[in-house]
Amino acid sequence: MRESTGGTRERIQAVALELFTEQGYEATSLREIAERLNVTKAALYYHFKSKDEIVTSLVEDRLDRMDALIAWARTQPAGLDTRRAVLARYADTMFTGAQPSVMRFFEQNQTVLKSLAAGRDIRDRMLQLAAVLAQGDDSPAAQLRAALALFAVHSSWFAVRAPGITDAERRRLALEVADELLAAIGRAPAGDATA
Amino acid sequence: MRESTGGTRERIQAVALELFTEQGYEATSLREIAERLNVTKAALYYHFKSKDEIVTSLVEDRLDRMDALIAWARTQPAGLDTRRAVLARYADTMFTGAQPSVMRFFEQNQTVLKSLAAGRDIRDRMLQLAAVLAQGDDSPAAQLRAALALFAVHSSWFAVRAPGITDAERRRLALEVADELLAAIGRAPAGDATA
DNA sequence: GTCTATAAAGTGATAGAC
DNA sequence: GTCTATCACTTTATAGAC
Repeated sequence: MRESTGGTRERIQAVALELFTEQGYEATSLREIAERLNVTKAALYYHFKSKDEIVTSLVEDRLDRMDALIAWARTQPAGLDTRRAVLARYADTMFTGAQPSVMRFFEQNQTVLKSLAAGRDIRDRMLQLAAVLAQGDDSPAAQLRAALALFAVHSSWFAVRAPGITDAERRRLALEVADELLAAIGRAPAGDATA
Repeated sequence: MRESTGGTRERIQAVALELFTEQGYEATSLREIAERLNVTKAALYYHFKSKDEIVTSLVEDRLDRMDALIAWARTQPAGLDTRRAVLARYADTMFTGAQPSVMRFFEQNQTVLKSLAAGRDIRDRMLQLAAVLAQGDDSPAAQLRAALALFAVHSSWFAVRAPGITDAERRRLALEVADELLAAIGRAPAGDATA
């Protein structure tokens, strides 16, 4: 169902994703996307009925994967083993196909998370994931550690500068560092708890 | 030198910072800023010669503080105590006056870090700070931990949802969680190192 | 499925009056 | 120090030919 026209729709998605990430969603015009593809703006409107529908189309896959992961996580018992498994699976989806590009787009366009429905959907799933990771410990420290663990997976893409490092090594590195954070969830904090 | 006109310049800065953070830099027009202040666009151009000069003016203070911190850090011996002290001082500047608002603006407008000179300056200082935090350990894991420690300070502003939590408590929480990351820098990683 | 042409509105920025 | 008026340009989006 996706190859009927020679893949023009997919080429639009690829170019849009790249430009949105590099320059920002608002700063990228449809004219610019069309020029890169050597088509006119009107051709874009045949494939997508608006600019933000391009984003919506980009997000569908990712949303399904996150929903599946959240649903699975909720069937598991709360505990360190589950937290580890959830984050490992999250890292798997983040290092698969076009997924990392889509998430990098959102990292670079945080305001889109508020202004577009597709952005709000992704934001909602990230919050649910963080909540599931902190399951059984509702302290502020646990919330922070859960958020940082997720961020470890994301930031391994850009925070680590090592020549010739592979995706698999980035993934393992992120999980290794995140593991210390996950292990600390559920333990009593050193000082007096805030909540 | 900043109060000659009744503070119109400062009011512009405050409104611009708020709108840029909420909606994004590109998505916020000068008309919108002017309307909120009940002045015309032309009045804005009396105080700032362009849109991005508003951002530049916002950033000056922050840049000075970061430069001072980086310079100080470089006079200190590499080690855990220094890492702790650097991050604690960083947190101090982040919880002072308008600083957190300025950094929230950049978090929400990552693409500005690439497109505007002021953004590139801030980005550069963040990278220098991360490097200084990882001093003495150039492993990929150390880079990731240093980045996460800085992010812990930033994210304590939005990742932690606790009713009535104070700034001082957020600061302490961030440093507590970050401390585990800083302590792990300089230690040999569990698996084989990538670099 | 892609084109030309254009509408309708908004944008950053400037000139010059007061 | 703020105004009115305007310039030159870009934007998203649509109508209709091919």
